[in-house]
Amino acid sequence: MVKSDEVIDELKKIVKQKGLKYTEQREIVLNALLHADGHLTAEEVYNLVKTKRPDSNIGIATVYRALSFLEEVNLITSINFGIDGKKFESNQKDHHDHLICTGCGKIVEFIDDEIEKRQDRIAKKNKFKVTSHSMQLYGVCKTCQEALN
Amino acid sequence: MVKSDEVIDELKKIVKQKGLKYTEQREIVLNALLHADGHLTAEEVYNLVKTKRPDSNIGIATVYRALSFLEEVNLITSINFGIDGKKFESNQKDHHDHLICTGCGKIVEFIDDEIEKRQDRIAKKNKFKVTSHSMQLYGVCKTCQEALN
DNA sequence: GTCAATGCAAATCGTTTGCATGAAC
DNA sequence: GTTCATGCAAACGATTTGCATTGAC
Repeated sequence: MVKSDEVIDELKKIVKQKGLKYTEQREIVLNALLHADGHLTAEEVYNLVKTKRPDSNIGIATVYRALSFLEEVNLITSINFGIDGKKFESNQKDHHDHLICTGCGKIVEFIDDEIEKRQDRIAKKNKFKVTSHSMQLYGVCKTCQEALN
Repeated sequence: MVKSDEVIDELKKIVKQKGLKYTEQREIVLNALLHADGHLTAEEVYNLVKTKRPDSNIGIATVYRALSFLEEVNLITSINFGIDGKKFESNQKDHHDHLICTGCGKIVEFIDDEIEKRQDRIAKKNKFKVTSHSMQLYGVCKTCQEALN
């Protein structure tokens, strides 16, 4: 069984446990994020779904509702990049931060254990119980630097 | 001369140098951020100005235009907190990051040199020329933790 | 059959723009 | 007097909501 199927099963379980209904639309939206392996805006998810499943006739409002729901139950995460507005990604991957090119919008993911450790220490020092964090480095990637010459 | 006056002078200088006009409105907006010593949304700046200077009759569009301008000339900075949308703060203070309480919205500022250094290293490794970064830790502050009991 | 979820269109929110007027230089 | 900045209202894009209908259980 591939990993994305496991996530779908997880969704089924959550929905059942909450006494809600399992719908094709929620599955489609989650699936889109699982396979896009990128960071998508609500609109991008909507368009992707429209092309991949032209028969499904899903509405933009449903996409928004599904995204909120999936974030609420922790299957996906949203990040507010300064550019392009709010984006979503599946929680399948491990936690990571982002390097964002302000030229072409390219996003590089990275993780640094030392930074993570220091973040925890800072939170502890301030008596915060940290739930999440978000870190973005903005800059110009190599390709865009060269293009500027 | 207090520090906020120096910033106002800086604004005058920039405006003159660019051949633009020095207006009361731009000064009022900058002043609001200088004295608020917090992080304000455009709307909050607008309301603050409205109450502090009921005679000034400033429009919300002007507030937005002033904020963009001030950010462009580096007198203020905007940050996209996941909560409450885009907020602005004056650049008088040194660079810092934010600890945000998701309970009460309290914001604690902090700076960690080691994290800054590692960020630079990560950027270099990925051949990015970093222009700025933004880092937020979300959590629950001590007061809110206690209130939950 | 019941109740939650959907699709659609209208409403709302934050932000931007066009344009005639007013203020800085 | 020229040009930029303003105020207002209209426009805009992203997101949310109300409501009648559909579909999961």
